[in-house]
Amino acid sequence: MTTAPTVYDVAERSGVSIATVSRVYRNPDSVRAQTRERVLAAAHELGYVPSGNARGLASRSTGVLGLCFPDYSDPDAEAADAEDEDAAMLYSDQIIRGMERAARRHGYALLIAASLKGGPESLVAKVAGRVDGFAVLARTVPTEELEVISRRRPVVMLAGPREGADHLDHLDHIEVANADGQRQLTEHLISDHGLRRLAYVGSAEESPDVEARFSGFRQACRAAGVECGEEPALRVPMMTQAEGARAADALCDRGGPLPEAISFANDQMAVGALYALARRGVKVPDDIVVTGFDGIPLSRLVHPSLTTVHQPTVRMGEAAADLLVRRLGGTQDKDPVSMMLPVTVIRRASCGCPAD
Amino acid sequence: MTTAPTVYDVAERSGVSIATVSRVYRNPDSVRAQTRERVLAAAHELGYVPSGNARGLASRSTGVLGLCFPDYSDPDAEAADAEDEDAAMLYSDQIIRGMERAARRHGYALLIAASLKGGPESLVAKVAGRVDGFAVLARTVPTEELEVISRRRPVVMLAGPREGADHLDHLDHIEVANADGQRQLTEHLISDHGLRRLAYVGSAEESPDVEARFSGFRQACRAAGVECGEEPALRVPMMTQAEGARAADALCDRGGPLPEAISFANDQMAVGALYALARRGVKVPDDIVVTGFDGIPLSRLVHPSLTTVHQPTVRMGEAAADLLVRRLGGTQDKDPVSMMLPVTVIRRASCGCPAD
DNA sequence: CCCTAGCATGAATGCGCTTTCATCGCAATG
DNA sequence: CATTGCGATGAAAGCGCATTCATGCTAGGG
Repeated sequence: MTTAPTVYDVAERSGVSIATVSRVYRNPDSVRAQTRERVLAAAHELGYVPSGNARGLASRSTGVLGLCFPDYSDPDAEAADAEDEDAAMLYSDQIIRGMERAARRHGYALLIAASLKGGPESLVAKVAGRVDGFAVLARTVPTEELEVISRRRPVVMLAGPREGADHLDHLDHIEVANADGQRQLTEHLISDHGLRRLAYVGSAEESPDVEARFSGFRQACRAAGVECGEEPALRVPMMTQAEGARAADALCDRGGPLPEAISFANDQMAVGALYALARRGVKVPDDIVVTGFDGIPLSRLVHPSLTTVHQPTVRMGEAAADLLVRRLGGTQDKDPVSMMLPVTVIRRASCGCPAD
Repeated sequence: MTTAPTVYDVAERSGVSIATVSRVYRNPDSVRAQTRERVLAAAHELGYVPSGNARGLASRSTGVLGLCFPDYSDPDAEAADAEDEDAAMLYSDQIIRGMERAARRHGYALLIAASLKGGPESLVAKVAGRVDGFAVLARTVPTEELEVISRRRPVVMLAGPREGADHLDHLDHIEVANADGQRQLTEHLISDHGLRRLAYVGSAEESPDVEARFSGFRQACRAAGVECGEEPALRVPMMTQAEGARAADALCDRGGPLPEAISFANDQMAVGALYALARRGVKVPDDIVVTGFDGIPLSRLVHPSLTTVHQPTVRMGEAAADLLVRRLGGTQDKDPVSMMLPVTVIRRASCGCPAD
């Protein structure tokens, strides 16, 4: 590869100054057509590609947005849960897709990077230094670190609530209406299907999403005067199909009357439960109603099709890019924005609604 | 955002030279612990983030790999086929995932960019200038342009054959064994299921993949003495579910004996066909066999489950990153590499094999 | 025919960092 | 006690480009 040609080489070869070469790329109209041709020809012969770094340095902007997300690959789960991992990645894939699309519309490229588990080397530093602004999935990077960075360039947090009781963080946030969605879904079960013995299955590991959803569940219950504990009926260690199946079995074997409905904190678990219930001859939705959350493609394909709440994942990515671009455009140093993206309850067969 | 702090600011605040500040980040051990602490403290107070641009400029390397792909989003299909696009979990998403993962393992981040339809502005120039090397999906960028760039930095082409009859391009290539896979699948239909009236559905728009697959189809037919034209039985404008359904209908309505099997150039279309056939009461695989190509997740979930050829999409991305990294490491200026990734025939219910 | 706009181009500076190379102490050595 | 040698730091020179400012030139206007 010897050494790459630079503006100087192109300038020399075409008999102009480097300023003119630069202008040919940045502002073609300001150069006489004939000169321009000469320069472009020389550039082509040399295989000249403008250095993005130099460009960025000189103009202090990169035309790139960033996206950081957690390292989902669990070395333990390697073989075991490849499928689950798949689902987890789906989430980030969709955000990537949405963000890429929106970024592109605004003329930006997208730099993506997942945190490297065990790599103490700051992922963020790497990305942050190369982009005009970036988005981070919640719990990828310590909020404090983000705050430091956000003092100098826009940072938006995805799917994470604003943090800190005393000291709210100053980041922009984009969330989905977890509580609201679960509340609506639960209201539907209560008022439209007349159910009153509802069980919620959440996760043991801390997750703001799950907590928000559960709180929506409780709101609906309380509003309708339906009994409902302070805590989910069950908390599972991981939100996988396998755990969902186990949870369904556990609830059935628990003794006492079966719940009329089980609401899971995500679709994965609900699907697992569907399988488990089918295995033991419990009919859904006749004997028991099952609901999920997320609206993954699989939810539509299982039998019975799963009633769930659809998350606008792709739109989250888009919203992130749009927000960043807006921040970059307006010099105004406005207050942090907190966007709550609406979700959609999808009524399908597993709650007793006619399949779509 | 005022103006971002630089090494100079940090140096001044911590009472050292900028060289030392730089060393603290690049080579911490070469700085006395006490000094290092001072510098880091100052950096933190200032919210200092090293500029990737300046870094890249000075060290002439970015630590970033690039990936360019075509603009898939069909403005027309916007509403109509949103689901198609979604369920498909697009090809490029998987490549992105694979490439990101491999890049990360090697310590690189990934810059992704789709070509902007109508944007004459060279996508490649934008990406190429910011990365150490990059991969391009076939037919995203004119090969000639790539060749110019590849003179100065590694470029690998994904899913595209080496081009040029007289003048083979000098790029590295990573392909999948399209012909081979379709041939195997077709042989299976012929010898194991005894089918002899086979129809192939390809695409009207030019695609080396589709052509390669069709040629594999023909090879198998000819080898078995099965009749098979020079051209696919049908070519559709776009390889979507909707078009697949339409194709199935067309073949059924065509008059004459129904084919015994329809092989589609991708899963999307095959799935669409499955729906269309079910609607009109044609039983798969009893009345007619259907096969796809790609092995998208959906193929396993439809009913009947779809016999198809699985493409190692994720691995393509990984291979691309690995290859680029190897190129960047070795100073050797070896000949272009051409990798052919193996595919796997997945026999499922839609060809009459027992469902898995 | 001279003067002035206005346009195309060149000279020069700086963007923020990495990287020799030189320097300065200071401990180990003769 | 003078010398070496080495580890820690500073000084300075770019890296490749964008950009302002200055300059030369040509075409009108007086």
